[in-house]
Amino acid sequence: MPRTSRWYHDPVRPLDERVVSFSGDRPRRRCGAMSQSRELPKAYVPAEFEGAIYERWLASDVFAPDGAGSRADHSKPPFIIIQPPPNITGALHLGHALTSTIEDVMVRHARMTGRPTLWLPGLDHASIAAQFVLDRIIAEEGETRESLGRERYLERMWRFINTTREVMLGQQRRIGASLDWSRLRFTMDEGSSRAVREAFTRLYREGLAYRTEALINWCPGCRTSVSDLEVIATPTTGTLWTVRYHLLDEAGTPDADRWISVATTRPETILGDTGVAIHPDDPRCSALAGRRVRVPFVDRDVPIVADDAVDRAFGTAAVKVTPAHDATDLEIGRRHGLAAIDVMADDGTMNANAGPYAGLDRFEARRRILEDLAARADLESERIHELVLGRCQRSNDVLEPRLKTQWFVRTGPLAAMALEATRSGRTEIVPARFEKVWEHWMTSIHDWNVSRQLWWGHRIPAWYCPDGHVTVSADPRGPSACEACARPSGELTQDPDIFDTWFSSGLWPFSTLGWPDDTDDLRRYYPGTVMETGYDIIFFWVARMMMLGIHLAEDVPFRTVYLHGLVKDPYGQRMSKTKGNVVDPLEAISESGADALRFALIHGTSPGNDQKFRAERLDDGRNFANKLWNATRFVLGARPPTIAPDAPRTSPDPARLGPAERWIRSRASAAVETVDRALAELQFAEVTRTLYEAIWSELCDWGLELAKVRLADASLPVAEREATWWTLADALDTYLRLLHPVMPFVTEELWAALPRTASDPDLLIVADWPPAGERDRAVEADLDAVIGLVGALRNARAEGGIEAAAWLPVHVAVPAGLAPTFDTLAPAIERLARARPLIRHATGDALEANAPAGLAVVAGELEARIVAPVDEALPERDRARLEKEIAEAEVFLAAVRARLANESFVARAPETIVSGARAREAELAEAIDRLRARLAG
RNA sequence: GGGCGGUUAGCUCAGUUGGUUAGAGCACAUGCUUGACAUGCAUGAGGCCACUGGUUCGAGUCCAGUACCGCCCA
Repeated sequence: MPRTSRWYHDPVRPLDERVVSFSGDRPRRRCGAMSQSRELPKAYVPAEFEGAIYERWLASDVFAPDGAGSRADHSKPPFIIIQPPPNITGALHLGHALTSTIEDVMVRHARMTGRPTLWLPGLDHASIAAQFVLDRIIAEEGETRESLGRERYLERMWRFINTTREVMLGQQRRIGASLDWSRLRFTMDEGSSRAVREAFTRLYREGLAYRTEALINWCPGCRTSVSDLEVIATPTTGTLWTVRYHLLDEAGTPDADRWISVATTRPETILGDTGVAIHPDDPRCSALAGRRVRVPFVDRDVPIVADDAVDRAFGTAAVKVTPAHDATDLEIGRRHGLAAIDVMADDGTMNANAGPYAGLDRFEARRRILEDLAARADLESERIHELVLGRCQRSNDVLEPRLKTQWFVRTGPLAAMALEATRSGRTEIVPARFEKVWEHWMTSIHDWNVSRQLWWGHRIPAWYCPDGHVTVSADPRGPSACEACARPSGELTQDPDIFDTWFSSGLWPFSTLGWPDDTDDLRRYYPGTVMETGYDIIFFWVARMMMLGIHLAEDVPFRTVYLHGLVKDPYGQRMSKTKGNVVDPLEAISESGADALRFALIHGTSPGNDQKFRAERLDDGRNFANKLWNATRFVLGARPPTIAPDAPRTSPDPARLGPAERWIRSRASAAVETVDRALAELQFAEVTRTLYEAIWSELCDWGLELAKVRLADASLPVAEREATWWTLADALDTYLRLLHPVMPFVTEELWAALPRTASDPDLLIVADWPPAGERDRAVEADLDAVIGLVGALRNARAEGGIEAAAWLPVHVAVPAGLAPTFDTLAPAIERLARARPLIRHATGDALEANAPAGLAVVAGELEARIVAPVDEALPERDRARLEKEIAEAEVFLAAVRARLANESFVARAPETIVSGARAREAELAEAIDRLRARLAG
């Protein structure tokens, strides 16, 4: 396997400089994976370690499925994502950051499960976009494409992309993308070029690529044709002019008094008119069809034809026919044998066919023609007219439909195969609703114009001999002779055009793996597993890859198409440089850390839906990382001295676990289950939600707090304290593994500080994904009760206005079933509820009889009383709180009773629901009784 | 014109196959330098689930329609 990146075509930079290295922050200290006892700094400062972590991953060669540090199990199915290559001249924006992060989450998860995992990075040459950028740059140097010439222009382009490339790659490293840099590809690599030549040659031989004269979308600004997809339909308020075409008499002289009026929005195309059409059902038809009219200014005599393509509701119900500049007109022209006359030059000026207007810009020509028509009284009227203009996606110029001889790919058979693949489920689109969009597009697709009159890209491998024969050859040296007439290569000229960028993109899933050669990589890693991209480019990327992949590589290019939404600004606007509302990912990383950015992006994403992104979201991620950081710091600091700092991690002895420990373990198992399911369903936000809740609200808020007491309790056997500590270390270990795909840096850094087992690797990135452990429902229920009790006690204190620091005696009535748990956790409950002493009673009556007056507390089955100091305000506040609680409970009780009073409900609802309602009724009634009793007492 | 999505707390969003009292983060209020964390802790307030009708014992959830917002295609 070659382990260097391939930039064979790069004439400027020698290969040895192309080694990938992290260009972000230099490590300030060694990453501490080896020193388990070292202390973590108090605060989470991601800039301190993110760079060093990435360097370690690189140095350990863990990104590649066959890297030295890979722990892939090659008996498992591989997981493959071929990165949709970003434009090499662009800067990465939040959309790219989202793409990279989502893909990295999938890839890191797959890698941890032991699957051979390939995430192949690439960059796209983006011909038209790159030329657009470079043209502006050289313009500032006083140069143009033409002044430089093709050769020097391309050299300039290579120099230019050598700078932008590093920026692009560096940004992906900063965000933590675990791409296999050893397989980095560029669409202008020799490998890709060869694939393009080979693919085109095959398509040509099979009749799926053909050259013909057809109407194409011409951009005068970019001076190239563009595909239908690059046409932006732009609703515009324009003008509809009505123009008189004078009828010719028998002698062939225009009659000054007899004319036919036609409506047009593009008067400059008058010069290319070769006919006038009316509908066959038009009453004028019998009188006019077959007559001839004179086209103004060019003095061309053209026929009036009857054609049912004419829209009788539009304008004057008669249309001028300009076959070279309009799709409908071309069809009419073909039906009636009308000539097609191109009146425009490539730069948007009028050509020699435009007669007196030759050389003028198209819009200037329009203005002059209107003036001249008015002057000769042939401009009958003008009115405001709403129309849809096709504009160039790149330059925003108004596009001109023009007749050109160009290369096309026949999409019909290819689209049919692509459709079959999604219909049969060989490729699944997520979310499924995009299948409709896909179907619609694939069924209404036109042949694909692949010729571009640009320089930066793959030259079309077609040669023409002086007799006009075409020879297509995949040989980089070109054909040796004309295929038809055997003229030697010296007499052949190559097509000057290049391919649409998306042609090489369409081959990307397999050209990157060595196609057309039968390479190991191609056999192993085709088809890919997931294609992950924004829904806005489903047609550009997904469609082309599917069509070409199925046909040329003989299988779908990927099993799943995952489409994410757009990252928009806080007002729901698309981010764009001109609007000035972009969030720069690198700035975000510098301020909050790559993990915070990743967390924010993942937290806000759901399949196919846009997200509004505001910078404050980054705080959530950073705070969460800080929480995790400090939780780890606590655990490290709380290690019982009987456990050696470098002791290998062991699972705690189950016999030594208390309810809190069993609860922590059970909740960690629950998290594994949920995260597994979320990842399987590609619900990435669910992963962050689950872990945020599990780590913050469960482990930190309760698990660590409960454990603190036990760890500090010198009266307990050492083995129990050790078991508690190992429970925490174990849980943290699990959570770090689960969180690693989303927040790889901080988890890697923290994991390095925690104890590992003998079979664990040095790096979390290649550690095993945690298996889901056992759930303990009984202990989860018990802890819910305890947590509920502490919450109720705290609430009563706060509402009762008790000083926060005060320790007060608390009496609790605990049902027998819960008593053992309660007793074990009593020291922790004391601390968390500031209850001292904490006295347990067997029943509510015992509590009633023995506890002094105070604040009454009811928490589910548990009943308690806080013995508060006598204060005149206290009883009143307590009474208000109890009354409020009673009122709330009564609302719920009434609702439950109403439901149970409904005979249909009892008869028809499932038994579990009905019995649940009955239990609920009893519970509420009892709680209200207790509360009432407290109120009375 | 056709298609798709959205509408749930002030803001950003969750809400599994319909089933107890609709949740979270941020923001807000009150109180806390409690030996991991003030990038924090505790407690609280805040909701006609856009609207109308239907199906059902039961609808934020399913169906039909309406309104508004957004996107795609022509």
